[in-house]
Amino acid sequence: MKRSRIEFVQGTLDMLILRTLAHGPLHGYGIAQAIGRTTDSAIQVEAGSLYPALQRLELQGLLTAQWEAAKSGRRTRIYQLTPAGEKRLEAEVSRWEEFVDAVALILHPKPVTE
Amino acid sequence: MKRSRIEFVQGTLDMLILRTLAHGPLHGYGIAQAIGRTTDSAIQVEAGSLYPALQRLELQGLLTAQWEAAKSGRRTRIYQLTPAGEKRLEAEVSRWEEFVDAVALILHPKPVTE
DNA sequence: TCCTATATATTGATAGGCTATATAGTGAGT
DNA sequence: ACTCACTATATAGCCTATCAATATATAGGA
Repeated sequence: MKRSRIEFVQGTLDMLILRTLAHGPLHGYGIAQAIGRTTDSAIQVEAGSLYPALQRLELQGLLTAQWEAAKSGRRTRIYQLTPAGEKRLEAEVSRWEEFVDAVALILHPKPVTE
Repeated sequence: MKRSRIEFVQGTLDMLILRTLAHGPLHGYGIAQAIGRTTDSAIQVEAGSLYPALQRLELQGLLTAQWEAAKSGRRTRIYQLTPAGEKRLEAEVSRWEEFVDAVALILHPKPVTE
């Protein structure tokens, strides 16, 4: 993920990948493209972040992977969300929303002393 | 910051500190307390994250610090936002809002295929 | 042929946050 | 007097995620 220094992203990548796979099985490169497309390039997943993340998630049993002998000889590794992955996604989204709300409380304080 | 594994927080801490100081000068411990109080403990800044962050920010000229001989002999280091700090805060908030919006696009896709 | 895009993967560097630890003063409770 | 909890600052060392750079390989267009 490029975009300015580094920052934010941290910790959200897994959630973004999981969420993207919730639409259906997809290969790594396609996931990165989907995220870029959906966010109008606001979030761009770098290969060096993507593949380690996919391995990480697979190791945790949150998604399964299998090589697909693509029509033209080009190999692709298709990832698919597992039930555990769906559950985790749900939990991550909850935590994310809570965090965003908490940050909003600091950025935009309620009336009173302001 | 505790809260589950590690995650989110990353990259937002500086912004949260800067924003908290926008209300007026404050000492480190007070900043952590303010963040905890404001977010109803959803975000808790750990000392091991706080002080390095303050040094980081001071080094970047985003805030100034000075020891205060507190009334009871207890020493406190009062931090104050610099103009550069205010400017940076503004920029960080913009980037944050953009990022949150981008994530929202992924989490809650527009009609069509969903 | 060269360039771009697709597609996967690893290495090594960087950085930020966490735990644990240390110090020290204060005030309340026992 | 002793302990505990809270205030207050600070550092060392660990962990881990992201990134840049690099490598490999195929396909299609100029």
